[in-house]
Amino acid sequence: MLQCFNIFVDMTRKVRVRYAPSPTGPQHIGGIRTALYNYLFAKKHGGDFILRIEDTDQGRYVPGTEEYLIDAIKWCGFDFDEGVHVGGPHAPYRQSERKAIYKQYADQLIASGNAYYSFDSNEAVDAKRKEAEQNKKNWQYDASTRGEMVNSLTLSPAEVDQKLKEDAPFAIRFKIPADEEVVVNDLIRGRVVVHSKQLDDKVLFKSDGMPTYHLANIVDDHLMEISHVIRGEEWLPSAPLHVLLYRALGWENTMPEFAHLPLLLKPDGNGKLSKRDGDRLGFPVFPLNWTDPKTGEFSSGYKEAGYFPDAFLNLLAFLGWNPGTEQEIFSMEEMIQAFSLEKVSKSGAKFSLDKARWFNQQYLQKKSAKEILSLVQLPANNLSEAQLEKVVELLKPRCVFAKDMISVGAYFFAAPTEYDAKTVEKKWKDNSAQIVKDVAELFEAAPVFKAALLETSFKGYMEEKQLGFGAAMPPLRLVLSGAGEGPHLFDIAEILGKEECLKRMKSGIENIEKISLPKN
RNA sequence: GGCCCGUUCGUCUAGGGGUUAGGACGGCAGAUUUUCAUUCUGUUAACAGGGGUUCGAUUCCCCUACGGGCUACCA
Repeated sequence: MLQCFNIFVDMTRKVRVRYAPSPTGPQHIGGIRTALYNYLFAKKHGGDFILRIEDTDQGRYVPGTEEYLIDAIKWCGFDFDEGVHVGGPHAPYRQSERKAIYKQYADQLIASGNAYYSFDSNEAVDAKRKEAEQNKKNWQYDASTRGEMVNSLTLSPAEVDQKLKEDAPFAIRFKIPADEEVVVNDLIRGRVVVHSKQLDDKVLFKSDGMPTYHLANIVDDHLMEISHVIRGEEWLPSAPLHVLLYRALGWENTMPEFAHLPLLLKPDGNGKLSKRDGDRLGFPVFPLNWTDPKTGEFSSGYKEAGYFPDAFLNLLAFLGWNPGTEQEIFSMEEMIQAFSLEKVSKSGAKFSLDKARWFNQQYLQKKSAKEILSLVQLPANNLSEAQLEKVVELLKPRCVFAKDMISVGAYFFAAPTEYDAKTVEKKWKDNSAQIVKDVAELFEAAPVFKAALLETSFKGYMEEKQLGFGAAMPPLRLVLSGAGEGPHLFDIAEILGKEECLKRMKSGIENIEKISLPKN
């Protein structure tokens, strides 16, 4: 592998990249990552980021997926400069709406001898393949076999004219050069060489009047002045074909540079992550919730799972890219600055749920209470805004997602109805009720209901009664929160307020004595 | 099967002819804490194998193995 190819990025040309999904289903996180890398690359170089919808296969169209993708990208916090939803100088950006454009280029290729009409039925081609299979051989429509098929290379010009006049169904195939080394310079992988013998005469134009991906892709990238094609590794095998197409169309000088990204792999078994993996893997595979319009099957998304968009983006970016420093938390701006294709790794990455949660937790810790309150609806009960902010500060270090606060801090929002059984069993002693009663009196007498003050008077009481924290605190915590663990107890007490504390102390004693009775 | 791409701790990765092979997540242990969490400290664990090239290879080359992708008138 020649590493020198990694370094060269032609900066004399305006950087224009595209994300070109096919609306055959919701884009999973792998697709979002591809879009993100395209975006980062574009913005790093002051370029444009374009959305083009590759809907040349009408049979696989799934309604709603185009909107889904745009929503997902927007949720992530970025957007396209040109595309189906925002327009642009190269509109339309949907290939089905560009249908009229492609035929002329197919014709041009025929005229220049780089393509030909194929009149073979699917059945005829399949038969050839099956026959070869039985002999344990490969068959492909190529230089070695096209002579035995029904096409404009084997038919006389008159016969071809006749067929076309009769409206006989035809496809247009690319005529791959018979004997040539085709070189693809990949920005991530270096120089990749494939012999043209390995390539088949791909259909460029289908009998339904639509181009195939290969033709439409090259034509649109050329017309839209795309400078870099950054896409998944699954396209690497067809990259030589694309290089040949650029050349045959006479566009070799403005051919985009290629970068083939490593794939996102299934964390269990093997294989690339698929949109069919849905929720099977124990983590969301999609950015947003998705319900399949045909099957009704539901798949969960990162957004609804509680991930922050910036955390999601950060963790996604690190699946296959690393700036080479020890910094791991990156804002979008920082990512744009730090991004480079040379730092994209070559091997596939498996998703780690633990790491994903860690990223979100890090972002949660960095957010202010105000911001968190604007993102999550807490059951405020009768807590004031200021009190809620305190609650959030206390709960934050104990949570991964903002919404965790609702369950983790449930006792802030309602008096406990249950008391942690283990703690009751281990910590509720014969003198516990008395301690709670004593402290209730202390609380009652407190001139101002502040954590520091309450703690001071509590410590005085402990000293007087010769009690340790370990004996005195758990019963108090139990009656106030029902839990065996949590934030500093007097902070909780302050937020709850005198009235509420006294109420909970009273009912707590009754309730706990009831359940711990059998033991005594 | 054919072609192409890949292979550093369990995972994400840094590194690169001479390093104690670095970091992060996770795990484990400890410190702090009334408790839990946070935080901090320590610790665990990796260059797929075999040949070259070289004074010296984890790093460069080849082979093998393994993994992955592609192999449609899908994208």
